[in-house]
Amino acid sequence: MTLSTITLSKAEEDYLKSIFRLQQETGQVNTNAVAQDLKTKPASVTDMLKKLKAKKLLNYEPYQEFKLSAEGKKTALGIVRRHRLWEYFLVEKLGMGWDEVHDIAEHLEHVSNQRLIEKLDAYLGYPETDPHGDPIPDAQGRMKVQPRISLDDLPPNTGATVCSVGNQSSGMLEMLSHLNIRIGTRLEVKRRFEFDGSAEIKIRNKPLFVISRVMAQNLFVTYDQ
Amino acid sequence: MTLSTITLSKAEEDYLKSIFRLQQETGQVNTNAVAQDLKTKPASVTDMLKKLKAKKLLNYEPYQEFKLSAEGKKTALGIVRRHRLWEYFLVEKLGMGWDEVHDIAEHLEHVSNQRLIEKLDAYLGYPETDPHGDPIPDAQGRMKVQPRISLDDLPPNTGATVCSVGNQSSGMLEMLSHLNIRIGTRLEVKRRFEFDGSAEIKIRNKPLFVISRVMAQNLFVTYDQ
DNA sequence: GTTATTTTTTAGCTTTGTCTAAAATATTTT
DNA sequence: AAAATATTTTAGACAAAGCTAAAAAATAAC
Repeated sequence: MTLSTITLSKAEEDYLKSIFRLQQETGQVNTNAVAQDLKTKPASVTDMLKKLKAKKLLNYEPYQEFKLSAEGKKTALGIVRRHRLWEYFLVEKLGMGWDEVHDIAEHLEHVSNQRLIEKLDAYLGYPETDPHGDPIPDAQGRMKVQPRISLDDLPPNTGATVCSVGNQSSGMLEMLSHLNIRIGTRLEVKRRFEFDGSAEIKIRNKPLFVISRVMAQNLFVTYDQ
Repeated sequence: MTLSTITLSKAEEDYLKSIFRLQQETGQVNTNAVAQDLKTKPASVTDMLKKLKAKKLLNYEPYQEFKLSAEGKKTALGIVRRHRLWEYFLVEKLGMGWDEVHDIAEHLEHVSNQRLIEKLDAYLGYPETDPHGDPIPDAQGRMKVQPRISLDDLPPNTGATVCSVGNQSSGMLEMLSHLNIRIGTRLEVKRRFEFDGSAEIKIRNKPLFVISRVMAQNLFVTYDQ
């Protein structure tokens, strides 16, 4: 077990986090994807890839796709943990809105004091997911990955529970609150319209209503039971 | 009223804070003092002085002592405000110790989101002082400066209340807690020993006890009434 | 009122992280 | 399989913030 706790710069942490997220979707990651994600240039990414490789956080060979080493993944999970704990704090304790907490957490996540994060976690009551429904890794870097599916892919007449939202903009927040949908809401798709992919949704004790395909694509659910 | 909200680097903020603190003691500040305070070299300080002058945060002319401009002072007070609010949070909400919160707040203070700080302030109940008894500037940058005196300078048999502590080390914390002294404790000096400057202290309903001169120099009080 | 000492600044170099432009390598197309 | 296209890397520059060593200015000492 490597408790080396080497200090990483903000930039290094941002790259780790980006690569981690991208590789969760696609297994392997390439230079361009990272550059796009971090709004920087491929040349800058290459430089950083070499640094991360030198620090044994990344498995990388020139001109090939890459992924984090075990050590790098663990470090990235630590950053994700800090980010999501702070988001939880900002929403649940300070009463801030979904749309504004991400950018702030983006800064707070780089304050990496072990004791602080443990105390914060305890103070928050060891939450399992952040306000958007994304799982919070525990102190050992273990993260529950519940199998989730986009509402756009949910078969009709199948009970499901909203577990997370993809788009975290204020527009999305506003709309969800208007529709009375939040993390944990149980619903099912009653029918789907060929024309534009809209879905008709049923929530218990509520009248039927329709949401757009874009909306459905950004709502993730788990099957009930 | 300048609401320009130019973004400052961590380094710039650290310099502002240092100069602010130093000038509170001596009115004007010189290059060496800042270098010593920030554990850096005078040449580096000179570079930064020029940057701060260019940003109109500092009144500075080569080879002369300097001080913050009105704008610079206001900015510095904002940083102090953030630092002390976070310290309050860490101690009062997360239950951390005096000795460990300063370094953490040193990082958190650089997360400068207006809304965040207002929400945090409200959440904490608009505290007036941090855990060490130092006043917290309000949102307008106003800071109460109560006239305080070192316990070493307090005349004997004069009622006084502990309002802040100079040294914030864990040793100091441990000792204060052992002696049952905290911010707000009322006491008086019964006598002072010529030999080593020790002072004999009386707290109501407690037996007399002696503290060292070093201790007394790091305890600040306000006169009662 | 020179000389000596201290303080401050300048000049030039280093590191981190970014960029642009050009070269090298991969991949696709035909 | 050769040409065209896309991706990635290298090379060289730049800005921020630091450093060392040397020069300049201010202060102190005689």
